[in-house]
Amino acid sequence: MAVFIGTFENKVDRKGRVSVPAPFRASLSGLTFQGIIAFPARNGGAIEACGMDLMEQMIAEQDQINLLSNHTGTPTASIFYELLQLSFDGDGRIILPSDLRERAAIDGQATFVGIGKLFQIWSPERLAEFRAQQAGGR
Amino acid sequence: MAVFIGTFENKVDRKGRVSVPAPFRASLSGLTFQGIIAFPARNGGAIEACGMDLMEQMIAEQDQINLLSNHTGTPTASIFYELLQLSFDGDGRIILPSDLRERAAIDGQATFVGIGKLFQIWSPERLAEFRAQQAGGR
DNA sequence: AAATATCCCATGATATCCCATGATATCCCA
DNA sequence: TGGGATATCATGGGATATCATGGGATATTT
Repeated sequence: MAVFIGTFENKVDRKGRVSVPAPFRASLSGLTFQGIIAFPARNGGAIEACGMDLMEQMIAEQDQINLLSNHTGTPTASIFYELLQLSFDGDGRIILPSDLRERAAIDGQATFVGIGKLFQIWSPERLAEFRAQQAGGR
Repeated sequence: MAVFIGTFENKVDRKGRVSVPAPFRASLSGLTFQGIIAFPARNGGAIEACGMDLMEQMIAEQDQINLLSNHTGTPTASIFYELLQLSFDGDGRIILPSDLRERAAIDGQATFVGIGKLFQIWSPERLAEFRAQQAGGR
């Protein structure tokens, strides 16, 4: 399982590209899909992301799909409606779609924070606010 | 197993053609049948679809006994009556039959949503309603 | 013959690929 | 341990390929 640790601030260029930090890419290097799965963070205005390995695990745990026996319930996880599959280019960059950037208020710079099985992508300002708030509430 | 992730909105032209998103086609590229199996979604007014690989798996897991015993109390395989095999044209498009389009209220635009082993095809408006309802009911 | 489906090609927008650059980190050897 | 050589990394930009889309021409069906 890919593990992400550390904080890195990278630039978002005018094509919307950002380099995924090399240590994160190294964690993902064994996977067949070279890229990340991104989605709006569950709390706070960041983007969260993981590798295909974690996603495949979630899909495997998805309710057994058997159309032939049961036609009623699909308690499909609502997270699926927000997922984005972002491939690395030859230089380890991804393109952050503009809507995701807007939601996360990312413009110019993006801060990657590893949080174990996932990592987050923040606007540096928002991350600072979030951290200040965290510290105050402690 | 083909996996579908991400949301894509494409246009339905006046011939009823829609491009299946390239990432979805890539997931299906290894299969002998180049196209999708579509059927009315089990919940809500969308279309659901998958690749032939999942369909074959579901058929393999079908309860043998049901086939051999009587036809009376088995609503199991009723989905078979609704399955549609839709081939890609040379440019990766499918034709959505008009009755399926009507049932899903798709007209002009179609939103593809990957939900792991399957994907859904929505009228953008209906999807928005569905999502709002999901969010509100939480 | 009419309606429909299939095939083929054109087009603009966008993403991808490829290469160049400078900065930093790492390595290697005296 | 110092300090130059080398590799890695983030970044920028131009060239190329891919994708979604439209429409005409041909085939198929009834």
